[in-house]
Amino acid sequence: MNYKDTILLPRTDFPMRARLSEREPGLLDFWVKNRIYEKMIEARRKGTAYILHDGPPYSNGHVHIGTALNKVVKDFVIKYKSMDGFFAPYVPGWDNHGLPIENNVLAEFRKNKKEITRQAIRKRCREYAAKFVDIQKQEFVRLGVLGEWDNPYLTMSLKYESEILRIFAKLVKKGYVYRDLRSIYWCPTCETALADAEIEYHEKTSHSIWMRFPLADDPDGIFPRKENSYAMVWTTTPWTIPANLAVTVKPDFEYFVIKRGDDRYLVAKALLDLVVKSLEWDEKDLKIESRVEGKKLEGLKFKHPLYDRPSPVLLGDFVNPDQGTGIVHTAPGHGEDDFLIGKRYGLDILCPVDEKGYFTEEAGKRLAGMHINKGNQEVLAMLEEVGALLKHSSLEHQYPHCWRCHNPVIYRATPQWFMDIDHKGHRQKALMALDKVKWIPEESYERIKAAIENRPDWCLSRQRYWGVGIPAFYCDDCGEVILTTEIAAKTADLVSQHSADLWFADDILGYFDGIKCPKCSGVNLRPETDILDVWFDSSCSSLIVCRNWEGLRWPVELFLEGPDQHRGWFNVSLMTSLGTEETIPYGTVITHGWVVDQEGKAMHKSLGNYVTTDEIVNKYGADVLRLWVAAAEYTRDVRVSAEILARVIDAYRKIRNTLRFLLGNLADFTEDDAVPLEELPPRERYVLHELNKLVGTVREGLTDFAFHRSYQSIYTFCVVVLSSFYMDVIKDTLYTREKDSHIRRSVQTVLARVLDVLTRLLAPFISFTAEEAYGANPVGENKESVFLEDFPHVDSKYEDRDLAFEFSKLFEVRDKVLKVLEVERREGRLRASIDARVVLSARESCVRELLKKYEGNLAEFFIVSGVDLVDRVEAGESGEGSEYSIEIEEPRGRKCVRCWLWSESVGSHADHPEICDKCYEAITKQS
RNA sequence: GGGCCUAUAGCUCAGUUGGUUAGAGCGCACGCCUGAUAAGCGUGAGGUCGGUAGUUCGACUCUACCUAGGCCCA
Repeated sequence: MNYKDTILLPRTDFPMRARLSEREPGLLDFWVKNRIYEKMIEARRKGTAYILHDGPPYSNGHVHIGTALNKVVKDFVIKYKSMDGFFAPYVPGWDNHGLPIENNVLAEFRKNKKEITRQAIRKRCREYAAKFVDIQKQEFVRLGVLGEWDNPYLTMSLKYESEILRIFAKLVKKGYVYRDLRSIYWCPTCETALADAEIEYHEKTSHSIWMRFPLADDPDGIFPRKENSYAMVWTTTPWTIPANLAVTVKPDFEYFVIKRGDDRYLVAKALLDLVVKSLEWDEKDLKIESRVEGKKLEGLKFKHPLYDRPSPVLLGDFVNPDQGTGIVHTAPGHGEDDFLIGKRYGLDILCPVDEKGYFTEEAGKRLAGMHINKGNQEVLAMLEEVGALLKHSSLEHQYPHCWRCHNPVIYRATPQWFMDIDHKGHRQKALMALDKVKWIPEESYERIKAAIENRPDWCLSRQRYWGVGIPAFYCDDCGEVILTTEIAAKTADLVSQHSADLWFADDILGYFDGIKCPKCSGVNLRPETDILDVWFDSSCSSLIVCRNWEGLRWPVELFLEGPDQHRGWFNVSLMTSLGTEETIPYGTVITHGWVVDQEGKAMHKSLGNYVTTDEIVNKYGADVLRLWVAAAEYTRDVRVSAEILARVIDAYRKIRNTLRFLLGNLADFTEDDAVPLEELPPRERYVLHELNKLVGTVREGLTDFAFHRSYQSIYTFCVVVLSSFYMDVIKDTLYTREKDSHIRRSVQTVLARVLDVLTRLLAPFISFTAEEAYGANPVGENKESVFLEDFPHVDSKYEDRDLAFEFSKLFEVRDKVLKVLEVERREGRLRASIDARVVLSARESCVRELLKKYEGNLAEFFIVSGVDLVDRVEAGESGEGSEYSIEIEEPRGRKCVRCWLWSESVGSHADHPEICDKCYEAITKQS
């Protein structure tokens, strides 16, 4: 007889090899066709609401791995919360307006030599944004992220655009919005003002020039005489010299008048050494004639080196003690500090540079019409000609650049719209609000605090095409600027019908019937062409989306984004929400880290350390990417590399095979076969105890949003409790025992529960695989999807600490036995452990009693063919010897050809002389 | 340059209020099994806890500085 045919081997359609990239799309279809997201949410409609508001990614380009990480973590939250009974709808969104899209569209227009008009550009931007919304949507869906993909929010939708204006109107009404000349970052390439958030710092080589400003007026007689007396001034931006209106000294610095030949120079004491070194002067040629405190220099006047106008001395604390001369060239039109101090002293805000970076007539005939880059050289030549240039070299330093075109930016004074951050104590209110929010990780609090403490007034205007127009008018008759709540509200109404494009229509005034200038009653009004900063768009998202989408509400439970959002979305959302509603938009804010390479370095295309989402998903599958996210401590920077992914894939295979083993061994099991908990043997109850403990650990991790702790514990459970112990030890029972025997059904009862719980625990993480396993589960009645199941709960009925303690002791013995078996194997006396008999004794009496108690189960526990408990350790008791005596002997009886275990019963059955009692019973009952 | 943060075996992570020889799993090496088989099991080797100095009877844990990296700001 071929006994092999009577062995009950695992049977399942759940394949060992996942081929995820081929399998996952089928599961996606299943989720979409059967509206699993909707059903998942609907099933918990009566549950406590838990709203995660999605921060909108920018609708340009493909999904970056950092964005993938962001969406996957969000998906963990949504799925876990939903399965745990919360009403947690997820409405994804996109940020559509803004410079990157506009720049790409402009490039397209230029390439095709198409006429650039506001309306044409906007139309194309709209199409462009829509296209990438679709692309990214598919990419997000492909990751297994469930959400309202058919009903997302788009900042360019008519509804959204009009709501932006309503919120803006509210800020206007509350007095937050003002218009002022302001020295701000300006990108001459993109021809726009830039917000702080649009600046990035790179190394740049700049000029480093030392020059002298002649003395003009010296009321206090600081210099002994007027002739050949100068202020020593240093700068890195020669092109700003034409805009110079003053020099600034630090009031608490000490200044020297030094003499060199016939010339006298004013210079700060602290920087004298640097000056001497930089100018390669010989100290022997220098004489310090007098010293004076900085604050006494006020009233002193120098002369502009190029033009016939004064450059008075101002007092300012921003003077750098490490660089320059302690006397700072001050051009109010070209620097923030310069602008502020100029305002304080009532200076003009001179800005002789136009929006493209060319000098205007104000810079004088020689420079007018010249680009500032060329102007740098020209100014140097001019300084040289008048003998004002002392030294010219270059300097490597961090310099602000445009985040889009990556060119250096300049400071330029232009009229802009602002939100007054200190209006009615707004900043203080914001800082106080931070205490009411739960920040994860905690350091996040410090970051946002610093960001809000230091943020300047919010520059809301942009001189661009693609965005929501600022609903203001200018009176061409009297120059009045007209911005009212009524106009803004009326514009919002119009935009909700026609889109924000309407504002830029030629006949826009026609929509404002009979509008007149409130000051001069003139009717020659001109609409503002500036658009709102796109950060303003996204700052409104929680207000707009959560108050308008069915099922959502505002404020929300959770925001979850990358660390750059401390100065970005977390920040601006708070500004807008607090400004309009006096309410904090979020209850908890989670910040995840940046995705970096194996060395922890930022990924750059040029470094070749770039890993794309696409690559991971297509090569290994979305579940591998999800598992990578699950394994990471994502509040820190998250590393990704080929090796890291290889480890993740290993882990995935292990989990998958564990599921497969469980599924395969439940093929002949039904709920009716289940054995009640009280009847289960100790080993089975122990595994259920461990499983129950696992549920608790996983839940703890999820409660803290520490998904990696949840995942690591699930994985370790699969490896330690299941694969290397339980599943290994029960194989004989599963395969060779009589199908319906109590012990086999007991084991299957445990396997069924393990599979059920494991599948649900895994569902938020490896959703595809969990769903697949759930569908392949042969036991009981399945729901349509694992996401309609509850997340497992801890159940004290499974808890048995005494039993767990006993098993921890038994495992100690097991480890010792396995070591001895390994020695036998090394020595060549043994190959398979089932061909061994263990002769065992323990020194401690309590262990001896424990072994006695489990005597009948030990052979199976060690996977050997017999265990004899003996009293042999007395001899060792006196010495330092081990706690156990373990010897390996040949098993008694003969090897059963069916189960391969040795037994003295082999040969006792005449009709089946080669098999043991157990197998005899199995085949006679089974057939 | 400033703020906040990170640094534990090749990898991903644990290390409770400072307290004995720093843990887990994976990977790796070696071996076993061939009835989970492009699977499974076992044994073993891997760490000056980024570095230096200090506080302490005692430091992975506290302090300072340094190095590398990240985000932000100038």
